[in-house]
Amino acid sequence: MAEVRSPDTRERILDAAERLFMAHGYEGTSMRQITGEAGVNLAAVNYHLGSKKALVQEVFRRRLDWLNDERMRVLNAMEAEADGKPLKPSQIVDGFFGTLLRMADDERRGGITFLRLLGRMLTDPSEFIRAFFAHEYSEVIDRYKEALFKALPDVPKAEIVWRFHFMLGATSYAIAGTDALRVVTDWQIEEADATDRLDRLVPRLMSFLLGGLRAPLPQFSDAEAVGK
Amino acid sequence: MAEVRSPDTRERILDAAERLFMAHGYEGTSMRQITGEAGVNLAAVNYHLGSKKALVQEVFRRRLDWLNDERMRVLNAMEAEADGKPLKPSQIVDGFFGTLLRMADDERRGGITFLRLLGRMLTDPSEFIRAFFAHEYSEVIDRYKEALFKALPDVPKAEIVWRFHFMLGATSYAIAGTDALRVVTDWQIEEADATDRLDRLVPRLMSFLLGGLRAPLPQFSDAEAVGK
DNA sequence: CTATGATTCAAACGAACGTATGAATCATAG
DNA sequence: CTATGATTCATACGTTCGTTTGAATCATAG
Repeated sequence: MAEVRSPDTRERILDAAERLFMAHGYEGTSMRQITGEAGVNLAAVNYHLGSKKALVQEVFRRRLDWLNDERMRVLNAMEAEADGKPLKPSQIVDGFFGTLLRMADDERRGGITFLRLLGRMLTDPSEFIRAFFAHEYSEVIDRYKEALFKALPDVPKAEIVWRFHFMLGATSYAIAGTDALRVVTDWQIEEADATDRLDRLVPRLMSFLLGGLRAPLPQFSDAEAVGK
Repeated sequence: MAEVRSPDTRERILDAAERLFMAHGYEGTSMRQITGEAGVNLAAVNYHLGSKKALVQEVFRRRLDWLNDERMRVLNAMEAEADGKPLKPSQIVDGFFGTLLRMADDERRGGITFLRLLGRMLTDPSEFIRAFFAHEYSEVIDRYKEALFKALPDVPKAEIVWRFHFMLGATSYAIAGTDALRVVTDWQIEEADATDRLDRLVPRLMSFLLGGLRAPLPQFSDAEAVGK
């Protein structure tokens, strides 16, 4: 007795919203654009999702639920295998960022479109969006931070937390794929198509992240030091 | 004969816009919020700046002009000093990112507010904003890329370009200062106030960037390789 | 003081926004 | 076939948006 919940319309709305939020941001995308692109009636969003806020949250939830579960699964598997011994930093970084980046090839999980959306929205100014991410991510982040603490016992925890932050920034910006600064331009980069460039992005980014994570500790110029 | 161009109102508008764009983004900030915070009439923005688009561009231009000039000046000075020899990567990174980060302490240049605004807007979805950055930055970026090519002759140029991209992302995210993922939370980070945290952020970020820039080259698993 | 151009102001413009309504249409159970 | 609830639809509501207008006010030059 009516438990079906019309799969088609709701899904078409979420797909269109995913594309448009990626291209124009939350505030920059109107309900009329979304329903227009989805080929459904304007009122369908409020009927199926409730509101624009609920819509954008659902756009993320249907992808992030899987991502966070997968990250947890991978970390648990690695830790079970290690049997109490610390993991290698490269394993941890791959478990967190590699799992994310491999979503690019998985069209069922949103593919590159969702990755770019996520990269851009992580710095979105809307208060409730940032609050949503903080809630949705906190458990996984804490687990991975703990793993890094164990893997790098000689590095101060504060330092690891900051480097995690930096890694997130580099990754977020890379997957946002904004050519804002045309950093990656007509320089004779040999790669041809975007797919190929993406294949090579992952090992490139991983090398960079690990290099940053394992960099020598910074020297602070304060406290009992000379100047200032 | 009228060359004064009322310094006060125009500047008050730009200051208020800088704060509000930082807090709520371009699309999320209305002209009425801006003129309200600035304490000027609604029509003043269109009178002094022309339009909302022209306003946001001027908000950036009055800061970025100085930043880019300063980056050029620093690079030229270092290269003159080096007298034809390649610069050290740490010098180049400091010239580009250090010069940016030191703006945080310079209230005349917008201080931390402008830095956070810049960090967030670099991934802003609005097309014309990204185009504006691409135009405003390209010359400086090219000069610094060339310096890195010379400083790291054994690293493929494509690799350096990507790592520049990654460094930009880490920096942009760090200065955006979004606690989106609460990565930097109540973990007993010893620092007290935000100013102190910012002082220590610079050497921390620099270490991370240099570690990433100098990381071992990635291994690609394609071409004449085994799988896939 | 008067004249002139720069600036400020209150008010309004049309357009677009997110959301709500109630009738029409559809699918299915009995 | 009929009845019932789910879904779609055209339309409209009340706000807010960026921008424009023309008169009022200000500062300064002659």
